[in-house]
Amino acid sequence: MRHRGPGHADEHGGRRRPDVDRGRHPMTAAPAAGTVRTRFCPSPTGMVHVGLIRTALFNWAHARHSGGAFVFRIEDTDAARDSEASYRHLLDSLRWLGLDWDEGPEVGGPHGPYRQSQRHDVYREVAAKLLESGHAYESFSSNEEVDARRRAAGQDPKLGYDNHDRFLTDAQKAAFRDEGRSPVLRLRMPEEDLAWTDLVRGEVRFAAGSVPDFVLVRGNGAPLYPFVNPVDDALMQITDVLRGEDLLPSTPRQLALYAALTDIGVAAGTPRFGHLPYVTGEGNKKLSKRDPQANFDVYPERGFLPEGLANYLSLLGWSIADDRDVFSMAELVEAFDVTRVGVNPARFDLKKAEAINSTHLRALPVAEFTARVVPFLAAAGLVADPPTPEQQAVLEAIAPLAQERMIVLSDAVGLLGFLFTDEVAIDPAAAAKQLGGADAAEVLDAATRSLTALEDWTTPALEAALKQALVEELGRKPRQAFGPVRDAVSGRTVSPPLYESMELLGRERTLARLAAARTQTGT
RNA sequence: GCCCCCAUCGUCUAGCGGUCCAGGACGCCGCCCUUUCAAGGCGGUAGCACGGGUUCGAACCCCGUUGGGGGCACCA
Repeated sequence: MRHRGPGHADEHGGRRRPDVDRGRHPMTAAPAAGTVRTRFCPSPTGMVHVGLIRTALFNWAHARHSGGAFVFRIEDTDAARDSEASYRHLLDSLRWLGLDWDEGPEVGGPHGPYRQSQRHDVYREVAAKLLESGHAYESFSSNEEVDARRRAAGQDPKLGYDNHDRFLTDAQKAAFRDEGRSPVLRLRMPEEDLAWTDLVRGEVRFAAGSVPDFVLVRGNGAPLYPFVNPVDDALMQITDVLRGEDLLPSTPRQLALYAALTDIGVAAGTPRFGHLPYVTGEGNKKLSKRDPQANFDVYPERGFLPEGLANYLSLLGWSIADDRDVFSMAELVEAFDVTRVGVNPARFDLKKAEAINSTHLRALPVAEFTARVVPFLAAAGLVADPPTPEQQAVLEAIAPLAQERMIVLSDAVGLLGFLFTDEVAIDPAAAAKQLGGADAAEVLDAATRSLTALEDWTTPALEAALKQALVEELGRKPRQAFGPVRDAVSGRTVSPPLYESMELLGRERTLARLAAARTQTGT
């Protein structure tokens, strides 16, 4: 079947670039620049899911790549579950990731309001037109009655509504009303196959008759998601709908609704659809709400970089090149092509997300890195925000050395904390590993003697003195020599380079820590 | 039960009928660098689910099997 509309591929010759045919589904290649309109339309309920943000990211990238518009709409039709906090949180999350919208909450636009809770008049009006034109009809059957009819016909009640009320007479309707029943509004589904060329999957087809007439408006007058979502998309002139694979089975209904909306002049045509693969967790199950990795909040909180997380998220179902997977937001926009999004589910791999993030972290200019780390150190009570001049000096000195051994910004708390507080608790595992035996006591004693006598408290001098005392005189291997000292000074087995750290820390504090660690050794 | 989607290293992927005894990345393992941990460099490990076609030729096209996932509300 044909779908006409602002976005139909046939109108655009099926090629984005005349010289290169790169798309997986060239028949659905994007139209000319400036005409694409995508949208992101979450419900403000509960936590923000990483899969949801990935959907937002792809819609955004597609719009930006095409020079089109990205529309943000809030689907808050479920008053019982929606919350203002969740709404705010959604906006914050998108902004944190670096996604901006051309139309939507706090931005406005010509097709507002952009919150469905403020659009009830629109839905009422469209529903009335649908009823009047005969595309929709009033249905009085209760679920129990539908089930009973299915069973009586020897059918599985799972088949759902049986289109029983399609041709009720006015008298019949009046009789139901006299019983006190209020009808739901159902869309009359067409008697033909419903198919479309999916932007990511190619042609998808549902056989005629496999989808029953569905409910548009509840008996109490409340419009439902399968109705309001396409109505708003039509009114907001959305051309490209990128959404989760879970919504794929509902597409035939939307196609039928679009045909009706187009017929009554509400829609200008049917948008293109692209169904994005799931983001899965352990065991290939859709990443569930209970999975800690599914909660988007944990990434900003742990100190992922927005550009690092966005980079990783866009790798879930898409790739920029066969030999590269680290790129900037600008490069994502430049290269993103929906038709090259993969079809199979992608497992969220925290290790890889961290690896990608750490690459971005190391690529940061030092001043930028320092600025981004401060809020994490401040939240841990290690520095003031803004830092005092002394703190700032230490930070700037240590930043280049810390930067290359961190994965997320919050790592700075553990890695650099020892420079900003004297309440350094030695990590128990580190203590067990490095301070366990008599060897450690000897090493610490030798280090203490050597450093107490040291006149020039600088990195080169510290290095020379410690090597002399521990490696030369004590005959320790470097690993055994410096392990306990590092642990004493920083409280950890991994720290910024030792001599530089000691220089920054100063003689007194360094010696105090060696002494404190000495009491924890075996002898 | 019905409908739909999917199937390349452990994981994310490249692959669009010959250039693939399948390339990259993460992970893992080893070596090098560093008389310090980490980082970095170098190398290694491991995969086209199975069976039939089509074709001179198939990871790639078709059919089937198996396996995985999702959807079937007066929720969104």
